[in-house]
Amino acid sequence: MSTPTGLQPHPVALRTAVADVQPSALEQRLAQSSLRRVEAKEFVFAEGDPTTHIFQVETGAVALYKVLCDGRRQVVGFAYPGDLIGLGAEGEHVMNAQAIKPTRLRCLPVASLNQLARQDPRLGFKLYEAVARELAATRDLLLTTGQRSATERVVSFLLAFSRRNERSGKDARAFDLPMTRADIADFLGLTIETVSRTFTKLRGMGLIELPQSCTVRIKNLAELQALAGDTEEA
Amino acid sequence: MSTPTGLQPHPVALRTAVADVQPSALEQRLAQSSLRRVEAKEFVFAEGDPTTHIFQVETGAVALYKVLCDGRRQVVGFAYPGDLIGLGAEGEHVMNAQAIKPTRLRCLPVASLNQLARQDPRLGFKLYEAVARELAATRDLLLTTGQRSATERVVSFLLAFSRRNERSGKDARAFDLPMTRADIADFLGLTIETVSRTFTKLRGMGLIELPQSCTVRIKNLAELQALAGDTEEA
DNA sequence: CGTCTATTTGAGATGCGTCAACCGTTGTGG
DNA sequence: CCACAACGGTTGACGCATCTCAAATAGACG
Repeated sequence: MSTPTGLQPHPVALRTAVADVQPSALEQRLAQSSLRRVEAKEFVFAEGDPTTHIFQVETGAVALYKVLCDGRRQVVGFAYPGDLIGLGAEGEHVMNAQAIKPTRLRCLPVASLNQLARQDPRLGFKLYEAVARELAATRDLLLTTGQRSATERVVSFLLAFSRRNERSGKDARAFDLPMTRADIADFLGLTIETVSRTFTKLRGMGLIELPQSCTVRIKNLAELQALAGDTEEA
Repeated sequence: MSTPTGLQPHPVALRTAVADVQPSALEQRLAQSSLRRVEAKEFVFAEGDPTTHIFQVETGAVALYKVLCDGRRQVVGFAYPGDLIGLGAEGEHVMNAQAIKPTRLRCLPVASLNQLARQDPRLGFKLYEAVARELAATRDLLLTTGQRSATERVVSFLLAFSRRNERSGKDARAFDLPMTRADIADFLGLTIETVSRTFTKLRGMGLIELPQSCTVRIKNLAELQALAGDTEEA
């Protein structure tokens, strides 16, 4: 959402606006909600599950994806600490949410959430904003998968991750990717091999380093940004 | 949204639930709002425009798209009668909305809408649902552009249009596409030529007829559905 | 140490993009 | 009324970016 650019893999960042003084009903509800731990590869929920809860990621990371009947998979987003998942599903979940590392989640019963939303207009508006942010992120990803080349997609992905890291007060230049090459491939609409080759190519160009396969160091940010075809619009 | 399938090109269908008795604040507001007419190719709004209004399509059709600095374009959705456009943009519009045929629009000042949303919890919740629907549609499109072949994309597109037509009480088997091949191509992440060739191929297979380039007759629905790779999930 | 999974790398195939020509329709002006 | 330009659509030939298939390597774990 923030930048007019690239892909924003965080489905819902429900940070309260800085102007917020008193805790909202949602935050109160979150604070007293129950906690759940899931291991890597464990499902938070699956397509078709009744939508009894929505969740906020406390620690860890979750992949959100849809699958076609023949097994092809599209990852539509990754959820990181602070992000809400499961919003906007009426009755049944319409996708799968699978932890990609050990994860702690706050659980919110949707029934009580709906009830609260009916009473507190601020909460309804907050939900609206949260989903609107997620929509903006999904559209950016759509632009990426629909129009960009393999290199541009991978670079956009790395830059988006870097920005997210920076926003949450961490290092924009060095980070560990929690997801596998397969997750990245299914997110960007590429194959594992193409993602791997692209990483190798970027390393060969001296733009990044890969101390381990999941660790990325950005060596030349400016040139990466140039490669992203990043700046939308004229 | 409705079907768990294919792509749903309508950004926001703000139909009230059947259970709704009294007109909501939003509907009242819509009824008394001002009307605007735009010609084909005219902009409803452009990226960067201040978000002073959101719009509901009364008649006609609108293409919603983002463009990269080098001109590549991604159509993220088409808006048809009943659909709301411009939701979820804080301050400035983040995409372009361009009429693809002569169109009538209801205009809603966002200021008064936000004000209403603060008072009426039902309105906030309605906005939330509207954006959630749009999000679901965008995710389906993402699945299509990210994972499906050219033929599957075009067939998904035709089937989605057919379903929409049927839902609005029109013919599911024969319809006129309001958009150009270029619009379809930029929507599906293909080129004009590939879209055209795919139409020709489907005609050659006897699955559709094309009396004019913009008129489609579905001859063999079952086989088209089989071609779509349509049914998501196992 | 051996197994299993993730990743990398290579070689070859192909689906779609690119470039270019052509066609049909529409609108315009001489 | 016709010539012509402009535009959208179709078709063909060719190239290439990415996919597919396959094998080697590297970690992770028991």
